[in-house]
Formats: sequence, C-alpha cells, structure tokens
Amino acid sequence: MSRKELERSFRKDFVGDVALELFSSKPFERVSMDEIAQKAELGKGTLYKLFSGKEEIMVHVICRGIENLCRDLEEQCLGTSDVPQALKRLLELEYDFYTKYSNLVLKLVFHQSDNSESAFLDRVRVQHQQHIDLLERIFEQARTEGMQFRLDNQELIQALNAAIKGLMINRMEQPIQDNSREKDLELLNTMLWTGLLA
Amino acid sequence: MSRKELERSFRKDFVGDVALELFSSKPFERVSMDEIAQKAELGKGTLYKLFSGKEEIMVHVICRGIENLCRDLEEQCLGTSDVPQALKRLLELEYDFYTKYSNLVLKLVFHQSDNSESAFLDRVRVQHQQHIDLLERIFEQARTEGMQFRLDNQELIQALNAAIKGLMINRMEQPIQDNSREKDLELLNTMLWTGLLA
Amino acid sequence: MSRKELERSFRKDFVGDVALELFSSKPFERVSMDEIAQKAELGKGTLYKLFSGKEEIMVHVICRGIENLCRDLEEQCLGTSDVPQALKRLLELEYDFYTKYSNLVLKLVFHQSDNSESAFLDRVRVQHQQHIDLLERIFEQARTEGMQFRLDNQELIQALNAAIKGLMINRMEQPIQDNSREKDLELLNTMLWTGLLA
Amino acid sequence: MSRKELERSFRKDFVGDVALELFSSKPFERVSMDEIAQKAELGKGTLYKLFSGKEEIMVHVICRGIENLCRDLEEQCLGTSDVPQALKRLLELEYDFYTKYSNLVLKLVFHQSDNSESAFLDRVRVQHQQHIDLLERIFEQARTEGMQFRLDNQELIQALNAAIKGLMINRMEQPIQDNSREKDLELLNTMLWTGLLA
DNA sequence: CATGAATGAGATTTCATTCAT
DNA sequence: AATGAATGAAATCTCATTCAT
Repeated sequence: MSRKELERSFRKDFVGDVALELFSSKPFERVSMDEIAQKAELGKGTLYKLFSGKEEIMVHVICRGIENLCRDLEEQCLGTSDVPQALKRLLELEYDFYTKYSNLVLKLVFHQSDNSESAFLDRVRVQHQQHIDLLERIFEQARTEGMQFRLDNQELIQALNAAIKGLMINRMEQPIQDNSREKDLELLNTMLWTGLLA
Repeated sequence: MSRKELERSFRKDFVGDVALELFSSKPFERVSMDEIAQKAELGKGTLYKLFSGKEEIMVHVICRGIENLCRDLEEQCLGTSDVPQALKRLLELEYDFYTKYSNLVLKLVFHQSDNSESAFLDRVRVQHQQHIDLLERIFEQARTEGMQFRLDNQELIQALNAAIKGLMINRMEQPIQDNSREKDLELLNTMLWTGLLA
Repeated sequence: MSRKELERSFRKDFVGDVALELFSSKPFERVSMDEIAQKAELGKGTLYKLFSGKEEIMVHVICRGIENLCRDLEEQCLGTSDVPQALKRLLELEYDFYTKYSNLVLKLVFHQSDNSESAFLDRVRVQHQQHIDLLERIFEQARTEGMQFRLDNQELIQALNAAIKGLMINRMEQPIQDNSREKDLELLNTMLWTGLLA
Repeated sequence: MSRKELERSFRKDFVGDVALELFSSKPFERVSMDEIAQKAELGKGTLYKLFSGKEEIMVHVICRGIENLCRDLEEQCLGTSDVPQALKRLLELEYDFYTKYSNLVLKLVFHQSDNSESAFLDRVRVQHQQHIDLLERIFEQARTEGMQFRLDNQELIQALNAAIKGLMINRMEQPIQDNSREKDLELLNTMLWTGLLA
C-alpha cells in the first residue's frame, strides 16, 4: 500500500472506532452522520469521501470486529491442547464481541431480512463465513483431543450462536448490574457444556 | 361492556392484527401509520381515535400476544402430570410466540434501553411479569413431579429466554427453510434438557 | 317562537355557556369540538345540527356576551344622574366583559384581519355597533349632566377600548394575583379620568 | 466571531426578517415553516439547521426587535434634557414596535399562559426585563428633570403598556386608514399625559 | 481535498367536518 | 334526531445525502 492508501485506511479505521463507540450506546438509526462527523472531528463531506454512506460504515466496523475476533480466537483457542480452557475462552471472546456489537448485529439482522440483495452484505457474509469456519476448526480440534459432542458442528455452532445472542438481548433489556458478565458466562457454560438437568 | 365498547375493542383488535402482520414482515420503524391505515382500510385519523400513537399499537399487539401465550401455557403446560410433554409443549409455544413477534420484541428491547420511563412500557412490563410468574409455576410443578434442575427458577427462565431469543435471531437472518421450526425445536430441547456434551 | 324553536334556542345557549367556559381557559384554537361536545354531554353531530361550525359557536357566544353587557350598561349606566358613579360602573362592566371574553376577542381580531369577508363577522359587527352606540349615548348623557371631555365621543370610545383591552392583555400574560381586578380598575380610572401627570 | 459564525448569524437574521414579514401579515399559527422556507428561498431542512423549530424563530425575531427598540430608546430618549420631546419619541418608538410585532406579541401572550415553563420564554423574559428597566430609567430621568407623575414607575409602565397594546389591538381590527398612526399617537399622548377630562 | 450548508422525502400527529346508522 | 366513527389535509420536524465553495 502506498502512503496515501495507508493514511486513508488509518482514517477509515479511526472513523470506525468513533462510530462503534456511538453504536454501542444507541441503536443504529439513532446515530446520525452529523454525530459521527462531529465526534470524529471531520466534516460530513469527508465521511462520504471515506465511505459511500452510513451502511458502509456499519459494514466496515462490523467486519473489522469479526476480523479481530477471529484473530483472537485463532491465537487463544486454536492449537492448544487444553480443550476445556479453549472452549471457556471461546465463550468469553464471543460473548464480549456480541455484547459490544449488539446494536450493529441487530441492525444487520433487520437488513438481512429486508434488502436481501446488497453488495455490502456480501462483505459481511464472507467475513462471517470465515468466523464460522474458524469455529468449526476449533470444534474439530476439540474432537480430535477426545471431546465428544452430541451434535454435529453445524448444530453446535447454531446452538452457540443462539445462546450468546440470546444473552446479549437479555443484557440489552436489563439494567446492567455487577458481575452480569460473569453470571452470563457461567450460565452459558452450564447451558452449553453441562446441561440444565441434574 | 356495552355494545359500543365491545365494538371499539373489536376494531382495536382488528387493527392490531393488521399491524402485527406488517410488523412480522419488517421492523417497527419501517411500518408507517399510513401503511397500517391503508391495510386496515381506515383513515389515518381513525387509527388515532383508537390508539394514541404508533407505540400504543405496538403495546396493544404485544400485550395481546403475551396474554394469548399465557392462556395457552396455562391450558397446555400447567396441571398435567406428563412433565416431559409439558416442557416440550412449553418450548413450542414460546418459540412460536417469539418467532411471530420477533420485530416487536426487538423494538421493545431498544425502547427499554432508551426511554426507560414510559407509561406504555409499564403495561408491557406487567404483562411480561405475569408471563414470568407463570413460567415459574410451571417449573415449580415440574420439580414437584420429580424433575431436577441444575439451576434455580430465575436462572432457568433466563436460560430459556436466551436460547429461544437467540434462535429467533438466527431465524431472522437466515432464509426460512423447510423444517427449520422442527430443527430449532429439537436443538432447543437438546440445549436445555439434554446438554450438548455426550 | 314555537316550543321547538324555544328548545333549540335554549340548547344553543347552553352549548354556548359550556364553550365560553372552555374559551376562558385557553385560546380558541386549543378548544376542540370534541371537548365542547363532551363537556356539553352531546354528540359531535348534534353540535353541527345547532351550529354550522366552530366559528358560529364563537359568534353566538360573543354576541350573547355583548348583548348582556349592553343590557347591564343600559340598566346601570344610562339614565342615572350620578355621572361619576355611572362612569365607574361603566369601566367595571367593560373590564369584566373583556377579561372573561379575552380569548374570543383576540380570536376575533385575527379573524377580522384575515377573512375580511365573512357572513359571521357581520353579525358580530352589528352587535358591536350597538355596543358603541350605547357607549355614545352614555357619554352624551354625561355631557348633558355637565361633564366635560377633552375628546369627541369617537375618540373617547377608542381610548376607553384601548385602555381596557391593553389591561386585558397585561392580565393574560401576568400570573393572576390578589386584587388585580381592583388595581386594574383604579389604574383605568386614573388613566382615563384623572390623567397620569400631577 | 469567526467568518462562519458571522455568516450563520447573518442567515439567521435574514430568515428572521423574512419570518417577521409573514408574522406581520397573519397570526403565528397560520405561518407555516414551508412558507417561511419558500419565501427565504431555502429548503425546510435548512431552517431547522438554523433554528430548533418555529418557536425559536419567533423568539429570535422578537428578541432582535426588543434589542433594536432598546437601542433606539437609549439613543433618542435617554440623556436628553428635552423631556417632553423624549416622552413623545418614547411613545412613537413603542407604538411602532408593537404595531409591527403585534402578532408575535399576542402569540407570546398565549404561550406565556400555556407553557409557563419553557427555556425559550426565558430568553424573551430577560430581554423584556431589560426593556422595562430602560423605561424605568427614562421615567426616573424625567422626574429628575422636574416632571411629576401621579403614579410610581411600575404603574406608569403598566399604564403605558396597556394603552399602547390596546391601540395595537384596535389597529389590528380596523382597516388601516390614512393618518391612523398620527391619530393614535395623539390619542396616546392625550391619554397618558394630558388626561381625558377637561 | 475538506467542508458544512442545503435539500426534500417521509414520518407522526391533530382536528374540523361529514355521514351512515 | 342524535350519534360518534371515519376522514384527510395540513402542520412540524428529522436526517442521509449532495455539491458548491
């Protein structure tokens, strides 16, 4: 990348960080371009030089988020022989991601059910697929290390996803309390690995 | 109720049904009052005679939904000694409710995190609490019938909620396929009652 | 008048009284037909049987008000030889009228400057002219009793009008206090009869 | 002020002038934002960039009006030893102000009696108080120059206000004629300084 | 290249009036 | 005769996007 391209990329990421901060505190629709521009100390026009619109900001932010998540998963959950620890860490990383990106994740859900044909979504889909693939590899490794699951990888991932997203929603509607994160993670562990029935 | 009041109640429910149909197909914000009025073959003004605004329509619809859900739960899950069957039915009823009302449920999530002080929300909260109480009674009964849970009722309900809402989200972002409902219900059963690990 | 006509006239006056009560507490535009109908315990349709619309209610109310004012003026200010007392009473009656009808008087002002062609306004104009004529007769009588004015009747009436309406406005914008009526009347006396300069 | 701020201030004043023109010809409620935008050759949205809403336009316009009035009063009525001339000029300036801003003044009256708690009104109240203070200083000066009033400053100002506002109303309901201004001013002088009785 | 003023479609809401029952 | 459900025009306000400077 040339210097120009690097600078541009740097600025995009910076705007993305600013936007993420806003998206974390209120739903997508309630964050205005004005607000992002102001918080990033840029003119609104400049935002449109960097991104084609509000949607693309969202896509950029969420893709970077998934990238980082994947990097962390790879580093911390793949290639270790301590499977229980890896799975525990897996839940933590996923939970933290969904908690931070909750508003964007939900916006994406709506988007997907509305404009099913969108070039933007494809970028997210690709990134998302990499995430899924990575999870599969982690589970596969767990199996080779002797862990036994009652479900196939597909189902396993769906269950994982559901449990975490569900807790994310619960967290959005309940006033945040102390140790909610720890409680949630414990509950998650119970749901997924231990089972609810004694 | 007088005839007038009955008629008014009917019309409100009718408009509610029409609105629910729209809310099922797109997010709350994308359904306009114009649209509801048109689909109900009413003038916009008439809607405002029946409801104080868009929010109240949502509240009416969702409260009726929870009412019906509670009635069904009471009839089909409470007071039977076939506990496994009751719990299975419980999941089905909850799943169907959340699938149908997904957009409204999510709208409510946002609402709750924004306008934390709203007379409307109180009505929903009351209704929601009844729902929670009913679930507690069902679990309590299950315990008296000999079923043993690893968690207390509070946690149990949170886990149930999370799992179902999570699947609801998954369903919203994936194109609907054949037997998705059956697959989801099976997965739900596994997650909650059987556990994922063999 | 037949019995039917009498009843109708009675009801119109009743509705008028109800409406006046509302108009006394808020501006014309903020009083809705719904409100009047409800307070009069009549259906909205019935209102439209009695009056051709909201404007006509206003006209009816204000005309009756001027009629009553004229009757009182005639009884209490005309034909007495105690001129100072008559003029004092005159101010009181006018002041009380304008204070009670302030919102309607102002609405009429706007109406007059907008829709200069209106059959309704003619009725008010006629009534208003009778009021003016009566005032002229009172002043004329005062002159024959020896009172001397620096202005002709036209100007006198205009000054009287201005002073009272001005106080009416002041009263509308200031929070009501004790003896505001007495203070206003004293000020009015000073302005008009005594003069402000010592 | 930076160039940007200056330009913005200019635009606000320009819009204010346009709005005042409209407010002078019809009551506040009958002037729509669309209308103002069209007359100012701006989009509706631009208006909302400059002002937070219709009310703020009114406040801006009226505050500027009072400011200008105060400036003129200070220049022309304060610090001259020709007291009669100063008082005459005072009446002229006040009369012209109230005649020009009549609709806004009346709108304010209603506003004050309705929404007694409004940040907007505070701005007007402050401005209005400065106006009152200035009038007091002028009357105080007149007294030091030997003029004697029958009333204290408070009452004097109330009387002045009443007389002018009253004439303002009269002028609003009567079709404008030649020399109405001169006649009104003469009447005002008579009412306030000379007295009506010979 | 950066800017932010300008835009205008589209949303919610109000209410005088009509008219079928 | 009485009713009040239905209407729809018109108002205010928001905000993603464009474009002249």
